[in-house]
Amino acid sequence: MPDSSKVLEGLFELGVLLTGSMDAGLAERGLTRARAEVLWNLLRQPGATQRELSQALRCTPRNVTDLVDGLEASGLVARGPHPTDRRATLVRLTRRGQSEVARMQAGYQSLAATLFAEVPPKELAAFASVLEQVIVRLRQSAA
Amino acid sequence: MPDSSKVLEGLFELGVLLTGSMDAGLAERGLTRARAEVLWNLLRQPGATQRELSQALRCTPRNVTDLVDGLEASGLVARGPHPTDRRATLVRLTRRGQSEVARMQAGYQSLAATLFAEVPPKELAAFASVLEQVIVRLRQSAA
DNA sequence: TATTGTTATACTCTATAACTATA
DNA sequence: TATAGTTATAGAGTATAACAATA
Repeated sequence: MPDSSKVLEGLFELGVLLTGSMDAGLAERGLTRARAEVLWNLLRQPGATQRELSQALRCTPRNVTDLVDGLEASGLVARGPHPTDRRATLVRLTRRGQSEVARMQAGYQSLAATLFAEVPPKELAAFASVLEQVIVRLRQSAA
Repeated sequence: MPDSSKVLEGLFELGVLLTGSMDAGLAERGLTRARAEVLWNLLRQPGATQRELSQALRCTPRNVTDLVDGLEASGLVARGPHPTDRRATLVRLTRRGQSEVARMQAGYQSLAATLFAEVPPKELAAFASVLEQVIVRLRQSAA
C-alpha cells in the first residue's frame, strides 16, 4: 500500500514539470500562461465578453483588461462592440490567434501521446478513473 | 481505451485545483507559494546559501534576494554569515519558520488522506505506478 | 578571473477601490 | 440602482545587466 502523501507529492511534482514544460513552449512563442488561457477560453467561447472571460478565468475584470490589452497588441485577439449592450466588449480570436491556438492544441496532443506512449490502455484507463475520483473529491472539499 | 489528451487534460485540471487549494491555505497565513517553497527547501537544506536556494528553486539569485527579504521581514527565516566564505549568506528557519513548515506538512498530509480516502490500496498503487512512469517520461523529454 | 549577493530597471500577473458610460 | 470596463494604485514574482566584495 503506497503512502498517500507520497502520491500527492508525485502529483505536485508532475504539476511542476507539466507547467514548466508548457511555459517554456509558450515563452518561445512570446506567450505567457495567463494569456494562453485567454486564447484557450476564446476557442470554447468565441466572441465572449470580458466579463464572461473574467468568470471563466476566475480573475477580476481588471485583470482581463490587461490580458486582452497584451493579446490585442500582439495581434492575437481583437475587441469589438457588443451588438445590443454598448457597455460590453466582445473579444474574438484573430486569424493569427486562431492559428496560435491550433498550434497549442497540436503541442498538447503531442505531449499527451509522448507521456502515455508506454502505458498499456488498461492501466491508463485505471489511472484516468482514479484521477477522475480525486478531482471530484477535491472539488467537493473546495466547495 | 481512454483518450490520452483527455487524461492529460485531467492532470492539468487537478493541478489547477491543487495549487488553488494550496494557495488559499497559504494566503490565510500570509504566505505565497514562492515563499512557501523557500521554507520547504530550507527543511531539506538547513542553512543553505542563497546560491543553493536559487539552484534548488530554479530561479535567479536576484529572485532569491527578494524572497528571503520578505520571509526575513515576516520573521520566518534569518540570514547569517557563512563560516568560511564571506561572500555567501546562510539562510535558516527561525523557530516561527519551523512551526510554519510543520503546519504546512500537517495540512499536506491531511489533504492527501482526504483525497485518496476512498481509493482502494490496489488502485492507488497502480495509480502511483503510472504517475511515476509519466514523471520519468516527462523528465526525459525535458532534458 | 570567477563567484556571491546586491542595486537598478523592467515586465507580467494579480488585487481593491473609485469612476465613466450604459442598462 | 446595477452592470461593463477602465483608470489609479499597489504588491508580488520573475528576469537581465551592471556592480561591489570576496575567493
